[in-house]
Amino acid sequence: MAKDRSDDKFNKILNAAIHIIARKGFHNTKVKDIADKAGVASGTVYNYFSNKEDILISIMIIKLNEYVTKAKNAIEEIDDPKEKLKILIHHHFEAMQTNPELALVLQFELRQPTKDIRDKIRKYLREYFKFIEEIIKDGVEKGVFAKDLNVYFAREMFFGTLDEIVSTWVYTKKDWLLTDQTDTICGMLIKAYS
Amino acid sequence: MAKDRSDDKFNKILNAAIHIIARKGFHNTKVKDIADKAGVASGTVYNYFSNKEDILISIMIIKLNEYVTKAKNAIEEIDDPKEKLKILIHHHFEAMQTNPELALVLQFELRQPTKDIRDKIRKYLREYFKFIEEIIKDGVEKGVFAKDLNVYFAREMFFGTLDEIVSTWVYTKKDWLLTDQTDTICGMLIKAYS
Amino acid sequence: MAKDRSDDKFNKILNAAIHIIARKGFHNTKVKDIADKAGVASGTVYNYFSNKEDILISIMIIKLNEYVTKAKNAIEEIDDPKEKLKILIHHHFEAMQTNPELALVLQFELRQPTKDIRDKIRKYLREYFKFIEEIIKDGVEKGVFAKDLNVYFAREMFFGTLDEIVSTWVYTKKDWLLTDQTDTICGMLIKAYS
Amino acid sequence: MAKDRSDDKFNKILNAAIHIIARKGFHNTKVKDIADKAGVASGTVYNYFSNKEDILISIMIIKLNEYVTKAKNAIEEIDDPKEKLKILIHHHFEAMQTNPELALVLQFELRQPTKDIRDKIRKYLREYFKFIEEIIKDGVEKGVFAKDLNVYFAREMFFGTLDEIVSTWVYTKKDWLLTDQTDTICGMLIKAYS
DNA sequence: AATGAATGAGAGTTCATTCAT
DNA sequence: GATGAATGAACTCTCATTCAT
Repeated sequence: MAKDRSDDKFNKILNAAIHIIARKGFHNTKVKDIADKAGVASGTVYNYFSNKEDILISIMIIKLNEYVTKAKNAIEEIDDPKEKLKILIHHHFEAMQTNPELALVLQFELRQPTKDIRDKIRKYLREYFKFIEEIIKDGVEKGVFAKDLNVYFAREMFFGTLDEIVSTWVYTKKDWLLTDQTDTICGMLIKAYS
Repeated sequence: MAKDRSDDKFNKILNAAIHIIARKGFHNTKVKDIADKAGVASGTVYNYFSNKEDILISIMIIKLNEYVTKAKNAIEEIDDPKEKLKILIHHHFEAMQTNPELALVLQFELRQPTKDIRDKIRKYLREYFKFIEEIIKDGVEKGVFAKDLNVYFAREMFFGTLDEIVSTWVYTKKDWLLTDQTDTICGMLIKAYS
Repeated sequence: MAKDRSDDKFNKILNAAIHIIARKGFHNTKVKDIADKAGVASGTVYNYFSNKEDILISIMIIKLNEYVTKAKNAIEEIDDPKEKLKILIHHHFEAMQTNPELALVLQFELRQPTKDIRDKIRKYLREYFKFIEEIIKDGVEKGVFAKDLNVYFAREMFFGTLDEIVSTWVYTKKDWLLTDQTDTICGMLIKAYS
Repeated sequence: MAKDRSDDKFNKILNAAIHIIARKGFHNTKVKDIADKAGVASGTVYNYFSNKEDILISIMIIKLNEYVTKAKNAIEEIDDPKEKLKILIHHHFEAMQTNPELALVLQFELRQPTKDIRDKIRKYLREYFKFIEEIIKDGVEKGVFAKDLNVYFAREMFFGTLDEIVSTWVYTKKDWLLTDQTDTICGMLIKAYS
């Protein structure tokens, strides 16, 4: 991981990487491309990231972390599990919609590489998964969702559905807004859980 | 694509590729590895596939096609849309469960590569998507599913959910059977569509 | 080590390497330089040698082996230990004199690199050392050399002296012949051993 | 060469370099390694040495100079050429024995590098060579050594023998003392010269 | 059709050196 | 003098692909 993030250059390189990787794909992105876009020498990249893969992983870790933190804050004071789900979906969609380049990297480029990368990424996703599961569990306990709802599969449905929708959206560069569909998707999920 | 499939070598190479790619990942798989496993010279691979990527795409096309054909046959004479969904889920799970190596390649290796590959693969997936959508549409028309159900998103939920479940299953090498969950998953989906 | 020496290309590359390394030094020699001189593509070098270092080590192993074999043959039928020494010195000098480029590589480039290389080379030199020691020991046993002669140090003196002379000769590109000094050097050594 | 030796840092860096280079070899030694060991910033190294090679050369020059000065002093008041040789051998062995790290650098690392380095080092070695030759010449003139002794080759034998012995000793990390062999070696050399 | 030796383009990474502070 | 972040040139090795046999 990055040696030092306090430095502005870390973020310059990270954002340059998102931009380039979104356009060219990870395997077609040269470290020099990223360095050029970030306005640094290619050697400088290695002062902040240990190698090319580390850049990709860092994007995931940092952006996912930012997102999960925001989502948690937004839900903190909500009580109704259905409302929580809705807000979570909204945030998920909005985060992707606001930064389609990041979305593209997260939805496609991060799915690929080596098993090594996949493992590291899964580790960070698990955090998000746990968060979703807690909301669903809360709903079950509060009697809002079916008593016999399988929380594990409910979460897989939640994430799988959102992920597929975002993937297609990013892939086809749809001109509609993800966030406009929050209610539709939320409605289907809640019915599934009831 | 392959020049000639009548030859047995085509399938030998294809299956060798699935085996090796599942173990090493596409980017770590050398054409020579596949050739060795298939018992042919590496040059011979190029008599059947135009390049390394073509092998990957061929896996998708051929296996997906095999699968969709089988699934269509299985559903042909069923009338009840709910039953159709259930059979489809069962087939999806069973196909993956029966050949976990293929599943691994389809779920992970095929998600990655270049945009080029992604485009070609999407094209073939669309066939499967259309098939799912037809079943759902049929259900709506027959009044089994909600009149105002958004078929597009319903299909995304269907595929997204199954895909996520299979991915996690493959990834974590779970010791339970996917097919044992057919009813659970089918139940949630049908509720979502109602 | 080389995969296959039966091929003519192995020797082409080996000799090209001696030529280039003698002129530029190992660290300034690029694999492509060697490949170009040998008239092959740079990738071809790696069909015969596992890496750049392997070329250097192979030079040592093959040439030293050639030399030791020749020297052993030349001495085989000689009885007089003094005469043996003389012939050995003559052969050592002649081998170096005949191929000054090889001499340069052996005397300088092979002394340097990593400890790893040094270890491998020592291993092969030991064969030569043993050979020298046997001759000296034979002389002691035959009463030609001093009864209390320390064979180990006598051998070090033998090799050290020849090595230093050849090194300086190669280094200064002297215009005299090493072989003209065989008698002088042999005389000093025999006196030392008496 | 060094800009300024009055500073203690010069020696700190020099000794750190001997330590690191002895362990890792010149080519595997990073300037930063040396700087770290010396407790300075890597940029500071360049206030005392013009570049990495200069450190290596400086080790040679300074340590060889120290050695030659000491050896000259020790011999100054001796008259007997044989005794002089003995003392010289003793000093040579002792110097190496006392600082095996330095010995390792002098015996191996300094043999390698570029021709450029080799040239500079030879220049400083020549001083030592001249010194040895003078002793031998003195012996010839005093009738202690053979009238027709070739001083040049006698010196090569002297240095070559000592050098080989030290090299093997350093290389094999022998547990015996070099200085214990002074008489043995001196005896052989004197016989050779007689 | 089959072979496999030969090809050579291609890029990640290191690290000696610089220089603004 | 001291620092250490930034620089960017340099190079080995891999491996998909070709093609003469």
